[in-house]
Amino acid sequence: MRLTRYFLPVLKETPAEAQIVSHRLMLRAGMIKQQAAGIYSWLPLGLKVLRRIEQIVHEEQERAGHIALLMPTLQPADLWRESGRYDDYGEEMLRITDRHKREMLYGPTNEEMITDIFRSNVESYKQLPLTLYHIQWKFRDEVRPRFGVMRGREFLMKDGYTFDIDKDAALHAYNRHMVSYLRTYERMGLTAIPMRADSGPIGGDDTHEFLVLASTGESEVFYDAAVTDLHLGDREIDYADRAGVKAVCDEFTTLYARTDETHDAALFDAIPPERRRVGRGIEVGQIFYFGTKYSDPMKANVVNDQGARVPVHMGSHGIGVSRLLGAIIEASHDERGIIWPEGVTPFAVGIVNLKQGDSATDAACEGLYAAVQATGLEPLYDDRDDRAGAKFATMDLIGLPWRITVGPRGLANGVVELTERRTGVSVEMTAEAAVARLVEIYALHR
RNA sequence: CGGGGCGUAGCGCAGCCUGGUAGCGCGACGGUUUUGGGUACCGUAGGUCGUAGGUUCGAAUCCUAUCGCCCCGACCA
Repeated sequence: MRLTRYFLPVLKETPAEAQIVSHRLMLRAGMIKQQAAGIYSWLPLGLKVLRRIEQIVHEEQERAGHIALLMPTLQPADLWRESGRYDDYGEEMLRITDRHKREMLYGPTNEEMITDIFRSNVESYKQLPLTLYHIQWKFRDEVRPRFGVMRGREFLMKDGYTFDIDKDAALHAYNRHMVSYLRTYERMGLTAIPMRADSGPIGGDDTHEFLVLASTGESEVFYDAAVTDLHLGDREIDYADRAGVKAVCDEFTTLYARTDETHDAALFDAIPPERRRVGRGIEVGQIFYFGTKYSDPMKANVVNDQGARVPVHMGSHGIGVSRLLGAIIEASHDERGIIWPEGVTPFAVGIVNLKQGDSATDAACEGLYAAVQATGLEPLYDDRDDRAGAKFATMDLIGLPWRITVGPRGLANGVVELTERRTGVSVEMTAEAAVARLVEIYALHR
């Protein structure tokens, strides 16, 4: 993409309403525009990152054997009356009446609807296990939306639902989700720690939240410092291997890590003092096993191998997709702007032309632009007729992890400059070498 | 929902107390200049001062109502 052809309304000054750094940077980088309290338009740069995150979520869900579908944002109230939640959910549910006076609602979650889909189509244990998920906009009429996309009223969420014949099988689905989520967050450059949590209005006994450590997080967290050293890395996971998957879960959940909801001071005090940590975290996902809480009242039964009709065991699993943008920025930025991890960056590399209009420099940039595109990576070429300082400031603000700087001074020696956003370290090399280096770097993030 | 604050140009703000027909910086646009970290200068465009009533000869300014937004708390992916 050429910057002169793009729509990137960056702001030099910080809008007054933004308090936390991710919100400020998303506004300044031209990623979002607020339309009402907790409701945002996604401008091109923001949408690109949102799509990157969605893509990673989809890939990891498919890898774990989960199947995508898409449910509507609007749902009939009657479905929610069956589970009893139409009354229980309260003011957070946005209720709508259509022209025929039918009661509808903008879905805050989809347990009822997925259970309806399941009971209409699945009759036998032989069709289990089954995991269906979608990535769809949700609406929760928060009393006090704030912090940009971190606590919006409209938000994009991946929610998945598991159907199993018994508790053992359902717990394997739970564990499978935990591992797939760990992989998902790692690909986004995040360390998200699974913490034992409270179930809230979804209901259920077994539940973990995934928290990204950040001082601006809304949850207080207590943990053993050693958990931050745990990483999946590139190890092979066989999602069908119950014992293997459980072993990974045990590895990540044995050390103490809890939110204030479930904090146990006695257990915390048992941690060696030098490893005790109290901090704040951003919740970016939660997994639940809730048994037959919905299948019972909604009569989602299957025939088991004894010929008996039994309610299916369910779980639900969510990732806050739009919130993740805020979480990633909170975890990865500096005083100049965002620093995107390679896994989610909107463009692979920024090309800065230091002397727009100079024929040799322009030609070198054009050649580089084409060469990067030919590798399948997407460059953002700053071809504006502007000062170097302005171009660097824009690149730093929007946070592309790599930048290639092209100017007459370097070209005289046959080199361009490859700069890493995170460290600021620049290395001079030929244009060909810079492209080759980028290919190498991004090969690690596929 | 309790408490607090704010709505004036695209963004950041001043003017309001003490009524007299709106201003600054940044940005945008046109030029000149400059060219390896937000350059400098000249010029141009852009605002029924959130909205509705009221008081007044006259309201951004005073009064009333209303809408919206932000912050703290309680609540929450």
